[in-house]
Amino acid sequence: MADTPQITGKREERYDPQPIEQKWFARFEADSELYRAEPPSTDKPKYYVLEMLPYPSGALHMGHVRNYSIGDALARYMWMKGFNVLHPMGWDSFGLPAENAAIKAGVQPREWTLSNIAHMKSQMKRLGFAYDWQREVTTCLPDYYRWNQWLFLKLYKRGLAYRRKSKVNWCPECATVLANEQVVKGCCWRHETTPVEQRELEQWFLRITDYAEQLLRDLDQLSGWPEKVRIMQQNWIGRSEGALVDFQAETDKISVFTTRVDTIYGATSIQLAPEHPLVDKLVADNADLRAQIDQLLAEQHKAKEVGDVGAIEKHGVFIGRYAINPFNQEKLPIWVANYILMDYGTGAIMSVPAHDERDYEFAKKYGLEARVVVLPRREGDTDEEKASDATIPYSGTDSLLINSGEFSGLGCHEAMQKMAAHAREHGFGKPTVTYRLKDWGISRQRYWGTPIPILYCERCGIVPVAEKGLPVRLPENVEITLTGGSPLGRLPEWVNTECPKCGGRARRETDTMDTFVDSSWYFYRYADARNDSAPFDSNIANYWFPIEQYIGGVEHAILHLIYSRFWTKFMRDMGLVANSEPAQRLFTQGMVIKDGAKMSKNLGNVVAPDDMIARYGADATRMYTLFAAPPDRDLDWQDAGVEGIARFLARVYRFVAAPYPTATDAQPADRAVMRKLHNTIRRITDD
RNA sequence: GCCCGGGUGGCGAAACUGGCAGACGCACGGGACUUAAAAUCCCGGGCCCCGAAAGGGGCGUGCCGGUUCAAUUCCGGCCCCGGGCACCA
Repeated sequence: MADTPQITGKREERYDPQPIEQKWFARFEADSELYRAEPPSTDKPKYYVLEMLPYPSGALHMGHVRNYSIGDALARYMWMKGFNVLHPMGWDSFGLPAENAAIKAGVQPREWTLSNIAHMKSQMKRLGFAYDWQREVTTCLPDYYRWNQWLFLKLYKRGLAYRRKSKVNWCPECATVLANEQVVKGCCWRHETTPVEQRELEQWFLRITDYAEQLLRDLDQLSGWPEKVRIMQQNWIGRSEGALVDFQAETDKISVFTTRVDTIYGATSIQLAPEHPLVDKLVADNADLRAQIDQLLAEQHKAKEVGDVGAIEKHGVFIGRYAINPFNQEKLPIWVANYILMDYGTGAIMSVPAHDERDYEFAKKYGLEARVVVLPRREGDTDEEKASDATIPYSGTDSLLINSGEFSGLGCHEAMQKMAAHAREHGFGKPTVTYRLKDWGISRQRYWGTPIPILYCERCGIVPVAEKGLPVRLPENVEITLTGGSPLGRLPEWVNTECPKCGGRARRETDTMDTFVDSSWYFYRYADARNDSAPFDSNIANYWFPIEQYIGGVEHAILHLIYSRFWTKFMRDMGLVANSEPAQRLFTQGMVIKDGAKMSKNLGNVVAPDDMIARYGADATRMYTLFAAPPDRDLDWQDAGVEGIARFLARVYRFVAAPYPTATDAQPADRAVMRKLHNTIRRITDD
């Protein structure tokens, strides 16, 4: 370190972050232009850096500080590199906690939310984050949610929004619907001894499954996303290739989905989900069977509520009916079983005990035959040898078929293709693809959300609100209670309206939208946030998109990041944007951990940013969150670490700021300082 | 059960393409300055053994094995921690 300059500061200056930070805070406040993104006409290359917007829960936590410090460092760096940087911030401000606060503290959700926003915004400013506040987006305000409604109408028009009956969690005590997160061990989170019921309600859905294939395929383009996230999405979409095969049950057809049509000669029964639509008909004349099936259904629901579907003990009943295997005309008994899911495939399976572990377990219990039709392919074995030590259940596919009529002797993969084709030729099936991804149910029987802009007319049925009727405003000063269903439903003056088509009596939809709708496209609004004639101008959006760098927690890897990818593709298809993916690069930062656990109020291991700022200053707090661990890994919080960073900053201050109070003072500085400076710039740039 | 991460000093960690393991920082210890303390500056350090010292030797990146002149890095098998999905037919 021969060239390390001596510290030449003569003044006994102590580094006191408070006045320094106050000075800059005042400067930012006084100059609203400071961090404004320039309009698309600029010559500079553009750079859109985005951090996931927070829910205004009341105060920032260290996870926020970490997330926004990463984004802020990047944004400032790109500014200094001469880019036209867009670095906005907003509030994901609809949602349940506001209603809970209303019930608990008697505050209106709107007031509660807006005052939280004000506080958190002031915290962000105190932390010195460089946001373009001119573009602030607050999702709970009509100037934003009207475009939720507008986009919903577009979805509806394109057939991507539809209504159907669906199961919801219903607490009979609260007389309201619960979100999945509010169901604790099968009971209401408020009424811990009241079992949650499954009720069928008419719900709005978005046809995200229409985009399943694209959402899956385009993951390949997202090379700037963590592989972990891409894999999680891939699993979530859950593409399975297989075949549909129809089994004739007297006058009814039972359609079965299988990924192993090559094992169909080994099928020894048909299994239906308890909720399968044919079940009612097939057991209509048998009250005893009906009761047993209801029992199976109850077991299934219970398991689902407890969240331990995998551990349920397999039960089933033979319903005294048979279906014909179209490949060999064999008569197979029809069972109803508690492990068959209605919401995957067709809700019906062919049971092949010799080649499926679950089927084997079930068959063993009820004495059903396990017939071997696939043999492992092994070098040098004779068929007899293979057959003799075939261990069942065997589910490998590097194998040969036996006892399978004309398909015997084929390899599994070849057999799958030939047999699916055979089924299609003879009209009793076809090759098919199934996804685990389901359509997105967006109805919430809640007050604090975007009203769904739909009317129900006594004569015309479902009538969308006309665009000029937007926004459908959320009424204010509504009494929020637990009982009596959706608060909106109790406002006759709001609910009752006129049908725009026929002028007759109509009722408003009283459900509101899932808040994930709000966050599916908010980042487009930033591009043109004050537009009051469209959600945004397409030309402006096309300049700013795709986002160069998106930063947020990995907990959003699936829901938010799939919904927003879907939403982008929908907007592309309606000509609103040109890009197919919202964000080129995604960075998922690690959690902030303290004493081995995620910081949470319950555990009492929360470190409040305000305390850290008061003690060490915003710079030390921010720098610590950046420095204490690699940004994509969990950060183990240690107060001593912040102290160390504060000392480091004090050293920098003495070294630079005290000897050279202004930039021009640095000019005559000895060569060693400049040398070191440029070395450092080079190294940091390379890193 | 399946799929991802991760496991290196007291701690957070680094090591980019197989080439001096532990950069940088925290904490700690010793020293300087000081009436004193704080602050600051300098020095030290993986573990074990030999040596008064200078110095020398051995071991060491979760565990077991392999490839290689050389392995934190590559290969095979296993253990532990974190996360995601889960009767998905």
